[in-house]
Amino acid sequence: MTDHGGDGAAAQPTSVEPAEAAPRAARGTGRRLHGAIAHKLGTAILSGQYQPGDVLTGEVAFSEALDVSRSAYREAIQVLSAKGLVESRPKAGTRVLPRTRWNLLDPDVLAWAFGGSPDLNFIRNLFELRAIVEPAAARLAAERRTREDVRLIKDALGRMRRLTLSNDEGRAADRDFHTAILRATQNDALVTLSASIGAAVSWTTRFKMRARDLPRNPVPDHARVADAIAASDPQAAEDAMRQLVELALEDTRSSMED
Amino acid sequence: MTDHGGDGAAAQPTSVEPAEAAPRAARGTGRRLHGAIAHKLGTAILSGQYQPGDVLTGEVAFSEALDVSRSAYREAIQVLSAKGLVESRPKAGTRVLPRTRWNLLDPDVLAWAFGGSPDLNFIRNLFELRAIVEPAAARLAAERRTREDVRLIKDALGRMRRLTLSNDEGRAADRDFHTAILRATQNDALVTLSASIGAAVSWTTRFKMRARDLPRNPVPDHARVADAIAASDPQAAEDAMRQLVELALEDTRSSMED
DNA sequence: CTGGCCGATATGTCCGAGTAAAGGGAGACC
DNA sequence: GGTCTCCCTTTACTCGGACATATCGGCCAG
Repeated sequence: MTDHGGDGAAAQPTSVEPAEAAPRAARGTGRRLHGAIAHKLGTAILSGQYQPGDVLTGEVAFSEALDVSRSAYREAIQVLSAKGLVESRPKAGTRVLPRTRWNLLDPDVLAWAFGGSPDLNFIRNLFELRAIVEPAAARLAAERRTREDVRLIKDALGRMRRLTLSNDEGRAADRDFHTAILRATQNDALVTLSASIGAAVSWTTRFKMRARDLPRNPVPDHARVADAIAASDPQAAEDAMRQLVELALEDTRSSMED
Repeated sequence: MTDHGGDGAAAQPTSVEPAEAAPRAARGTGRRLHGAIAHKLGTAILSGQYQPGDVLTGEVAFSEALDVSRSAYREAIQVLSAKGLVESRPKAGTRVLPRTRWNLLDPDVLAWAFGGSPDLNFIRNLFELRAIVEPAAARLAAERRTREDVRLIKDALGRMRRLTLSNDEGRAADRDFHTAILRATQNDALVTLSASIGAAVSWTTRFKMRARDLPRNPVPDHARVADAIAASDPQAAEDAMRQLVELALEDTRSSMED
């Protein structure tokens, strides 16, 4: 701990690497050092390694254990604190807050939650949110979509047609499809839910793949939604989206039961 | 800028005061110094004082302008960055991100948005979210509520009965009512929306008060929802909540039109 | 036994130096 | 003339260490 910058000290077992073997594409939070620390601690909290009420007391001790400066550690704690995961007070230390205080819909928190082996129950909860929001969003989208919105939706649908849900690009197209619909509602509060909905879409898809080797072709369901929105038919859009979600639930049910 | 700690330098015009005349009760983010800075900058961004794309370049310059150390300023920026408001990169500086990247449902961001004179359109968006989520949540609550949930709901309803929506305590009871229902869904993702829904409830109420001197008595609507949930009747709960939201919309419509 | 004082402790704040990355311009090449 | 590459400057990033402040828990007086 005498040298300054980054290169030395690769021997520390608990050291935090800025890059952290991130595939450059999934650059979530971990590009800078404090981001990497926040990612590490956030994942540890979301995975239950630290439980609500536990104290992370000792800025000095922790920063030394992670082999980073106190500043970097503190900045990471500020990030976690901003997301409602922890709270620090003088003398009392830094404690993990109860789950109800966590901003579970924050994109980073969501990513951390799915970093390890995700909680089945939480995936169910997200799916439930999806089932509530998406049909209503499809209705609003049908009422308000611009020509540009339709283009984005059709574009995502086209990519879904070409690719499949078996690879990452295809799943990204699926997410883009649902995100484009939320955008078309012209409601910023709903757009903010894209990250959460997207996570739900991705993970339910993953479970779907686990359940069936040759899953149902998702394109027709999606096409119906897209057509209804393009035709500015709110009721049809809502119904089509509800059916889409229900089919997804059906395909997923077997592998999501306890 | 020669002295160390807190007491000196009360003459700086742009200085940030840790307490910032906060009524001790509404201790949102501004207890510590970096929290106060984040609050100040966050409010400035949400109010449009800084627009997406604008750069807050110059850690040194900014921290000196606010009369705080660079550490405190940086920690504040980490908070804003964690909420998706800004992004910092070497050489490029710290820029305000496009609105679509903001975590608008984050409790702090929401508070900052309502800190100044809130955007009418955004309130409408939140109300729309409320109209989508709450009826569905009431249905789930009726299916899953525990005895404790019912107690909390009835308790909040009782407080609404005694107090009125004209004072803060009464509005808090209203928020508690809706929060208790979300909790009763046993869905953490929905519970996280409490802050957003609560903000929507508070602000629509405020508009309601502006429109009518003697507003409709809200207790009967709420009581119907509570009874349906207590009776474990999902359909009735959903219908009652939908009616409640529609009545609120009706009462608010006149003062929310352009 | 109750109440307020007081010290130990962990977070909060400040400072200044050194590191690394990225944008933008100068220069070379096509 | 247009485009590409390389380098330099600017800016954020990281570090270490010092001092300030708030809070908890025990101690002492009433």
